[in-house]
Amino acid sequence: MNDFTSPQTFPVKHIAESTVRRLSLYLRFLEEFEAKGHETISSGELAAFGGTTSAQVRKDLSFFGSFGKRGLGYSVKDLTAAIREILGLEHPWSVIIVGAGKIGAALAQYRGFSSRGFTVVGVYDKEPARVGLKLDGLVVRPESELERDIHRLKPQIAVITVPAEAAQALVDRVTAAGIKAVLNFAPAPLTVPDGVTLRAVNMATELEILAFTLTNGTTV
Amino acid sequence: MNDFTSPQTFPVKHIAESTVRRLSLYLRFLEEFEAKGHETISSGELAAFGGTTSAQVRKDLSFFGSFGKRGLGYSVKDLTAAIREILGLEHPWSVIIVGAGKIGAALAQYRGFSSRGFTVVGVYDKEPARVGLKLDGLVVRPESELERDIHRLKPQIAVITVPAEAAQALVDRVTAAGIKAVLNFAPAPLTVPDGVTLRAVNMATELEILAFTLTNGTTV
DNA sequence: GGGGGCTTGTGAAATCATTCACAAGCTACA
DNA sequence: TGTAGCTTGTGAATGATTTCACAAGCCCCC
Repeated sequence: MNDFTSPQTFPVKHIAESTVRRLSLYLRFLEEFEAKGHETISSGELAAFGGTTSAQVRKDLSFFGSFGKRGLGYSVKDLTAAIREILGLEHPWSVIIVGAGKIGAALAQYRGFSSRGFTVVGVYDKEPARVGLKLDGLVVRPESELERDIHRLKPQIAVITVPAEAAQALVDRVTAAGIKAVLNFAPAPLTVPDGVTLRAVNMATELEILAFTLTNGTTV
Repeated sequence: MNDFTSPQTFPVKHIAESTVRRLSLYLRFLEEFEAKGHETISSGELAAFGGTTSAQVRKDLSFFGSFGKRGLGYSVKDLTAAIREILGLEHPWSVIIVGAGKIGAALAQYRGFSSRGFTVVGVYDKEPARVGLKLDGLVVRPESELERDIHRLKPQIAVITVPAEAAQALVDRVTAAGIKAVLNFAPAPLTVPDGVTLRAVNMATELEILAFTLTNGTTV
């Protein structure tokens, strides 16, 4: 029972990361579906896109409420709104990128972020040669300004794209200054204080999982 | 019992992706450990690095054999070699990058790949303006050469970094030409023929998982 | 208004992954 | 040679996630 008349909170015990990851996927498909002008979608259709099963889709959603109509499926518009709210995308997030090397610069200019409500409010580098570079309207700023800017702009998320050996020190600085979530692209294990969320993306690991699968048959 | 005297095959039923991902991490820590001159390492030390437990480390390894000495731990050198062999890193892999935009160019120049046995043998783009660009010794080639080059150079892995709407057509082309594994950076769901492995990396999803955690408390 | 054909939402069952707990085995040293 | 102190390797237990299966509910049409 869910009438969408008021902002809801989703009283959550513990949600598996796999569920959250799939919700993010569903959201992407829903947006495509909406662009095509479809009004409703069934769990089976959503599952077909995402390579999962209709039961999985329904179970994922059931942790947060019931959003469909039996016999009919889901309103594309309403389900989109519901998932956006579940994921916390109803208000925009501010992101800083620490490290203006190849990856940092690529991310700073990546359209996929801004289109989903993540606004890059600062890009930082230690190298004087990179400070002042223009990346898509943003100017690379010196790392020494990090603390001041975090206090001023209050970004919630920091993306770390510096070399492995510099990563921990910078994470310490940005979390001390108030950053609450870190997305780490540096190939180094990082630790963060309690209350700060950390995720890591490691390109080499992704290729190594492919290598394992190629080597050991289709057994992942 | 495992004497490393002959190339082994690891007679594997089904290994969880989480296990393979951790093995890749362990490998990174082992290399650091080796660089520091340590000769042996215990499952507990390895676990401390990776934010897991000693039992998990031992269980992960136990799927492939026994590599340690009771009472002593693991020889850093031998375990490194064993994991490299498990992951299939004992011989080099050839990679092509399809799409020489920001992300593609960044990946083409990323040191982390070559240092782990992944050699980028070609970068491709459709845009005449990008064809001919030099990326770290590689010259961007026209997409029309894809099939010819795949037949000639026999790369096993393709990294897809083109816009979402172009991705499926290119995956169809490279898999038809013989590519056996695809790493997809395009924010689009792709399908591949049987026998081809597909993995996806989606930056927006990673940020959305962070947003969920920030919104819903520390419940992932 | 009633029946047929769908599709959701959800407990229960099955599968999969992690953690526990301990015997077995190694080294060091008396 | 025997004992103490570690650490591995691994079945068994626990915990988490996915799949199953079906009652409940909705729409359409007769």
